[in-house]
Amino acid sequence: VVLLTLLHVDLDEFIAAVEMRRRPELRGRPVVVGGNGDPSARGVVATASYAARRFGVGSGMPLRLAARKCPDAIFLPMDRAAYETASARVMEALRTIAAELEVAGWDEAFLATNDDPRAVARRVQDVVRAATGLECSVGIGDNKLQAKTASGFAKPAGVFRLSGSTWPTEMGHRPVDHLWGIGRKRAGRLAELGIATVGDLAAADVALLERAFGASTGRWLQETARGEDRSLLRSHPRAPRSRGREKTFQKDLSDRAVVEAEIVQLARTVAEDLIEGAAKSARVVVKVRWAPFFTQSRGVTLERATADPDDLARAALAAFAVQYESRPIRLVGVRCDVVEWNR
DNA sequence: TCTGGGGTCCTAGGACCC
DNA sequence: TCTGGGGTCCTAGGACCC
Repeated sequence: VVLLTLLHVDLDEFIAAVEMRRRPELRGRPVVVGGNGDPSARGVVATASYAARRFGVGSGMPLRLAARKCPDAIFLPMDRAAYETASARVMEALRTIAAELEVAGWDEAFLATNDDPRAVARRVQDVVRAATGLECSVGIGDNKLQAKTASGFAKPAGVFRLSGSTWPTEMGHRPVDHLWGIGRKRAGRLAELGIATVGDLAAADVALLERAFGASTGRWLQETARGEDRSLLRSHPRAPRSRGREKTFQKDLSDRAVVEAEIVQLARTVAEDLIEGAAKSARVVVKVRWAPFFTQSRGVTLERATADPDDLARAALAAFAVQYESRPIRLVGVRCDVVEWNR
């Protein structure tokens, strides 16, 4: 029996690091990347450099708020192409160490090893640094959950190991929202049940959790709190389940025709994405976010799967029409379920 | 809240069927 | 009309992640 150990590789301040790599004069300075780079526009922080984080700036924060917390920060627009290129180089470097690699985002990957995991982790850091000039942190665990959690403790540029035996001491006293998959809402509901820490959740009555969260999620919450995770490394990229585009307007729109023109544009772009992947869709869902911030969605099901831009645009307009009201609109989105995916 | 854009998975409730 | 019970499918929305 070969017992594999899992490693989770997480690039440090990835997007900000890519920007600082091409503009070395920004090193050590507060750098905030997000939106179109205008801190007075609608948008949120994608990544803040460590220097910016010391001012309380973090991912997901509105750019306007980030600018207030750190007026001297350098604000930069998102440059997806640059991050995709850098990410591809990182993954390529990781594949020289482990053929079986699960890419979990631009800046994350899981790999398995039966060698000494700490030695492999150091090698990962050396290889990534040599290939890209970027730093990463590596978490080691008996499963993906433990490895992923451990990489958070490894930052910056470190290595940290969790196991079934150290999990309770390392995690038991922490608030439940430190667990992967528990955000503000679930933490709030758990608090109502008197469950505040990971240890509380690990020891909770599972029937109570199942009643409050549903059978599947309830059980999963408890397993997660106990550091248990049977999910496998997924080294083959999965075909996308859906493709979509959405757009937040810099100013709320009240003119129906203008909104419809935006929807047609989004639907046509989604159609291009589908065609590029040799995919088709038979369901088109239009999301509308009404001012100030109420989100709604309605879909239409097509008789046949298609990637035809005109058909998808027409379907999107129909899905918009059934929910249209004469009120200001902040965002519209078009998403297509993928029913076929060739190649 | 000043709250992006790309996704995934899960749940609740209604429709429908036997 | 005083209106069963269980299964499945579909849709909308919730919650979360990077």
